[in-house]
Amino acid sequence: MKPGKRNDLTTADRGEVLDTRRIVLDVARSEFALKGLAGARVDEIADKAGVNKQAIYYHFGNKDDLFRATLDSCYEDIRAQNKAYAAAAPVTPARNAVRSLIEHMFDRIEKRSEIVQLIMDENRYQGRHLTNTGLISSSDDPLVDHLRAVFKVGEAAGEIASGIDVEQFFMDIIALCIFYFSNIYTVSAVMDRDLAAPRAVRARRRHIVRQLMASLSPAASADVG
Amino acid sequence: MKPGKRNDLTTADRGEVLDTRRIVLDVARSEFALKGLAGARVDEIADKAGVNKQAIYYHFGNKDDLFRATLDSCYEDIRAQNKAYAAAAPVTPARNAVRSLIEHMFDRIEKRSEIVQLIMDENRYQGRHLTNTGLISSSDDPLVDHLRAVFKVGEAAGEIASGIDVEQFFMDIIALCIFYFSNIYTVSAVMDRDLAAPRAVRARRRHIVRQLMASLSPAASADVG
Amino acid sequence: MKPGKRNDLTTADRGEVLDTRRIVLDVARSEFALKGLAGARVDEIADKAGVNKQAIYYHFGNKDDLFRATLDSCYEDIRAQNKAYAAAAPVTPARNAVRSLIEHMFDRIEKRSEIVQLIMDENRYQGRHLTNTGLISSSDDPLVDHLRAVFKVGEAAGEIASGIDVEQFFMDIIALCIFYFSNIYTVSAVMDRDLAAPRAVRARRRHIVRQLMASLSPAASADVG
Amino acid sequence: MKPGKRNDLTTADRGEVLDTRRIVLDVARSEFALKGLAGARVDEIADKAGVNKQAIYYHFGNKDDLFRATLDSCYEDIRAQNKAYAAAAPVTPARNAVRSLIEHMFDRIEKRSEIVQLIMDENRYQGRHLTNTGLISSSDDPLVDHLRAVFKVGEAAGEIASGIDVEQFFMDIIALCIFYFSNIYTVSAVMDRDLAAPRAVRARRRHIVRQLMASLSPAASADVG
DNA sequence: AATGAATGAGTTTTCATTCAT
DNA sequence: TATGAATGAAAACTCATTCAT
Repeated sequence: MKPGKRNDLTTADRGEVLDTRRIVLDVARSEFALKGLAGARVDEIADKAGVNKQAIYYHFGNKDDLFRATLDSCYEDIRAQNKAYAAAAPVTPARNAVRSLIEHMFDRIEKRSEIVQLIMDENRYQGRHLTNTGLISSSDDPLVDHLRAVFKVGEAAGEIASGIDVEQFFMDIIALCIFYFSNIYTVSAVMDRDLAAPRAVRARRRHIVRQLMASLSPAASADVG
Repeated sequence: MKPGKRNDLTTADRGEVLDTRRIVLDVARSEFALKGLAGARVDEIADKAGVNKQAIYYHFGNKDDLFRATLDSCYEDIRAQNKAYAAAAPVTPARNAVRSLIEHMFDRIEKRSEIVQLIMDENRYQGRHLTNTGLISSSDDPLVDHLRAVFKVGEAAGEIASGIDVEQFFMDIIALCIFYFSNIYTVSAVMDRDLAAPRAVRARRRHIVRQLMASLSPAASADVG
Repeated sequence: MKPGKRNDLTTADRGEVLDTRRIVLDVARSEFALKGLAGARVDEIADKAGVNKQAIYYHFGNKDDLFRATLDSCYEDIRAQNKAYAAAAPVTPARNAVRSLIEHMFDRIEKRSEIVQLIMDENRYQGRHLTNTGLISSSDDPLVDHLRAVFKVGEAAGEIASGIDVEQFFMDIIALCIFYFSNIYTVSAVMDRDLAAPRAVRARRRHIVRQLMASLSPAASADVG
Repeated sequence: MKPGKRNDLTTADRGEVLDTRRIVLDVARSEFALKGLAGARVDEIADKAGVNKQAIYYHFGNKDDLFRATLDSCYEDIRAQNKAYAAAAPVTPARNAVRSLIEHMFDRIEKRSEIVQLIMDENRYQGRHLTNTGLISSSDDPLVDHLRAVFKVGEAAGEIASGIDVEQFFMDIIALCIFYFSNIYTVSAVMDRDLAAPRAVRARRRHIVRQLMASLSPAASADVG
């Protein structure tokens, strides 16, 4: 009578069930992103999803598990997008490939900042809601693999400095892109500027690309010594 | 009935009054940092501060205003630290000066991540709790000013590429340093590594310094085209 | 999540639901009448009604809305009683009809002074809790209509002075009856008599009837000039 | 160290003390009138009076005693006004004297409805805050005495029906005048008219005078039989 | 699975009153 | 007396969760 998760239904109304789960997860994602795990309300999620509150408990168990499932679905989305990008993106010319990836990440994060918010909130709980299901180890991550291939080519061609740690560089991309959007209000206030304005966003995008590309330059690398 | 702030007392018991406010703010800072505005409990803050709960309402009005005051005190701290650093740090040699600043910011954020957590949470509320009191516009910010001076010298000496936007570069520093610590749990999980381990932290610190320094190289800048 | 009112249930448990609302309203009526909106306690109402406090919030929203609903139910009762009286009362002979009405109002108010107390308290809040639902405009009021008919007959028969404003006269009845019961303690003190004593009540009733009837006399009216 | 009341000071600052008491009582009167004993706030009274909250406790003991003192001062005012009116008003011609008294009461109550509100609230507490100090027994009441004299004259002159109970008639005046102002919001709502509008007030005043005068007519009295 | 109602433990806030100087 | 600070009890309201149908 109280099933934890449920992706194995075979009954006729499976369609509806999946719909309920899906719509609740969608609403939960935006609510949790907006207000955090502590600030979001089960009542409100139920209302906005147009389902009875009890349905949430039936399908997800409790609030924490709903958060878990929501996080999971975020990671699934991320993985799917990463895979899709890696499958389509050319590896060469190397510098172009890197630049494309940076721009893609920036744009993706700008568009889907909900996911970022949600994941950032999870850090408050020290990763307690992370499941094995949703995670990909970076070794498997299609984007890191892609970048690794690109770097290999680029280093060989002398376009990219050798010795740069791919995972660290990937984190640089993520960090620079995420930070801008997740701290836009406080930084705007401190800087007394509207960082959400389209031209400010474009300027930041341009800068991040240039910054990251410059750091890959073989000449620069020698300079750092 | 409701005292705003109070830095003009001259009576003997000034110590106690300030103590109450101060200790509450200290506790509030760590509680809000740890659990967020929504997750923190006024009761718990009062308990941990060893004061009567009503004392919090007497001194700060309500939970939101307490959060406001706490944010304020964070910004004051930041300002004070920035000012102190800028006053003491040499401008030349330029590359050393930049490197020092980066390392300083990394270390500061590692040590005082509470403040960062608090400010990041405020973005959830769209800057609603920011007061004019606590803020510094970046034009006045001692660190940005310092960096500006360093860049000027560095550009003249041909050590730093010209045309780099100081504020954007400053944001790069902040972004790279903050991201690592504020997302350490989820990134650790995704990467299947313990990013909190001392050697991982050291490695990241080294990388960030190298990354940022490389991006300043005049040679690299030419490379970006 | 928050059910407004609910008079359309068809399920078997309708009884219970209505019971909860009904019993809460009953208790609320006497508590609010006794202590006023400000003085009544939600906790106490819940206790006396034998329901969980949250049930009150579930059904009524908040204390103010509970007061609103209570007021509403009072006005419904009044309307029902007015309608019942008007339906049964003969219009003629006119003076008898008026006398009956006065006595009925006096007796009703003596018996149901709760309602009066409640409505009087609402004046403190400037009618803020009045809803359209509960109200009857006096033009529709069965008692005023009845009185109008009686006056018409009475005037034609020369038993009642012509030119007397029916609504004003109706207010006279209400005022005289209500004042006695709602100010019984202070007036008793000032007069150093016990106005609540049965014989005092009877004397007042007799006086009010005589007073009002006298004022209707055609002869008296001429006297006023 | 905690004096109950205090009207026997002989120190130099007696002036100030009386001022404090006076201003607190004034503010308390309007606050209690507006919000009732339960709804008024000691904090707010202190604030509006511009005195320290503790001063209220020093001078009046507690909230209930403050209410008591406020009630007291209201009754003192009433007595003073009654005495002044009775001293100045002519007894004859009788009907004019009655009419004047009615109009005076109506106008007084319209102007000083605060006092009425306060006293009406006290009925909620069953006269528990009434002190002997503030009260006058009706036998002493200058207005009732005055009215008694007027009736005597009027009866002798055949202008006023004999056998009318003076105290009952006095209550009629009070009831009709007070009811209008103390129930103006709810009655306005029920009647769908604005009873606070100047012309409505004037109409009511005119009606009340006529109503009461008519009831005194010897001819009418015979009619009542 | 869906729904309305219920519930108990919390959570913020209020308020009269007292303390200490 | 005057004042800022403190305090504990209570009050309104919230919220995750469960019940019963």
